Amino acid sequence: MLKADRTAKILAHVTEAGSADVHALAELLGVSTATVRRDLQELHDQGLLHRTRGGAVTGTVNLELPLRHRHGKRQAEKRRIALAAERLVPEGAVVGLTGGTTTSELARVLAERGGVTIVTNAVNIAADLIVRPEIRLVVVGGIARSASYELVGPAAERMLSQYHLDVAFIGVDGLTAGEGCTTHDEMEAHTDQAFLRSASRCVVLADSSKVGLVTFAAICPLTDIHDLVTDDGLTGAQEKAVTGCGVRVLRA
Amino acid sequence: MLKADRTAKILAHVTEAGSADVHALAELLGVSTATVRRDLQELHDQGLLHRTRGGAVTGTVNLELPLRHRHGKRQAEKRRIALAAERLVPEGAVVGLTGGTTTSELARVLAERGGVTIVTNAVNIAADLIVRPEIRLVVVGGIARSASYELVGPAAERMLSQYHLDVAFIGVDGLTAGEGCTTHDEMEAHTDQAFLRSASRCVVLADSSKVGLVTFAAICPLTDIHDLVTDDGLTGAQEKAVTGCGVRVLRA
DNA sequence: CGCGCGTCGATCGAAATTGTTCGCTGTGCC
DNA sequence: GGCACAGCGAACAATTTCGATCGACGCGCG
Repeated sequence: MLKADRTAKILAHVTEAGSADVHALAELLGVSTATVRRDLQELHDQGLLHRTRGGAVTGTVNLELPLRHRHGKRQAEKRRIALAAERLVPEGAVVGLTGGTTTSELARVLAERGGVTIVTNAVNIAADLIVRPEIRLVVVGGIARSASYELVGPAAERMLSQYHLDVAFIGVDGLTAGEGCTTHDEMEAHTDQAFLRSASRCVVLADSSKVGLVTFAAICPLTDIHDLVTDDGLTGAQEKAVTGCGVRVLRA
Repeated sequence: MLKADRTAKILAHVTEAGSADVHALAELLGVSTATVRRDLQELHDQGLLHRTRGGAVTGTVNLELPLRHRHGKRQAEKRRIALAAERLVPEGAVVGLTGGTTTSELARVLAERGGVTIVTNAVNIAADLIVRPEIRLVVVGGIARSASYELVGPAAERMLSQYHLDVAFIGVDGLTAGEGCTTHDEMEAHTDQAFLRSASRCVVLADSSKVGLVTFAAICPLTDIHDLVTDDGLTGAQEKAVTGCGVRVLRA
């Protein structure tokens, strides 16, 4: 039996019955439980079903997006950056979050703390947070970009212009003293600008590998930024260049 | 038995009877009272029921279950309804989808077909579809409702008013000839209205258990609806009442 | 033939779940 | 108030399941 056939059968079985357990599937398909587990893992990663202990349930409402970049080795650093950034958020604040792995991590940290309002254009953050009634969540609409899980475009910017954010956290792909903050996509950059315009305080989240890089689309000059939260991989020269633009640097 | 199944059964039992005691649940499910207690604790933490000494009672009058507990035996019917509804969507159409399990199923069907633009206010649908670059996805922003995974409020309605939809699919909680379409939440109903206003064609998706029910908030009279897609569980009298309002009935 | 590649089954330690037992607390009854 | 008792939470042990790793097998290719 081909692997593709098997996974298709598993999926059919799960969606039909609403759930299935590992042993029954193994027997049904004539393979070992280890194989079933691997298949379920794979289907779960693709968001096609939801894995539970002992089996799986229908994935019709699976909110866990596989963030492809999430399992990178910088994960621990991003978490530390998020924990440092969280200290910039006062109780009851309205917080803006753009898309990105680091901002997603910050969203999780804030969700555990609770007591804030989060405004975001990132679908994965929205999916993460919507199950938490203890935080207020506002999602900025727009056209979906599958590459970054973000909602962008004029609608998003119009909607953002109607809100006031106490602090906006921006994830960037590149950051230099000369070119300022840059990202890979122009629409994204434009929507990020709308976040900055609506916010009293602008904070950039970027691990140290981004510093010194210039990517395609410009978001803003460094002088528009109040704080940069990063890890401790910055060289002295890099830090000096950034602080020279009036940006406060926070090391996680 | 999977844990997810067990908690779903507990919830079903409690909401059906209004209350339940630990021993009865333990016997019914074939597990120990300790396990039932732990499950009840968990459900209570999620605010899905109210724990009492000796058992549990329904948390609120108008209980609306989170979607993750609704994957039930009606799953197959929802899928059939979705497949029937898909035939109403011409190639290249702009399709509006509100929240709900049936509309989510339709979203999956449309995603596999591709070639359409989907406008939705449901976060779970957005999360499902954003990984599919072959369809255009527009998410309507707004305030997040964790009970239904929908984005609602004035921002959502303003944004919808700027779009034109070829066909809008609405998921409802109740449908009668007298009261029209109804749902559990007023904000949701209001946002649903915005979908209807923007659409050339209005289609309601509802399995037959919804027909004849009236819930809290009115969406629209039946005369505003062009089609109803449902399963084959409708009585003749029910169908006649619906068609009498000028609604075409499609059975999956 | 040898080799790399992907897949499968088996094994083992780690983690989660469950049932049991134990005090402790709340409730009803005298 | 005191008592009996059911229900509760916590701790513990037994079982199940998971994840990672290893070796085996089939297959294509040079």
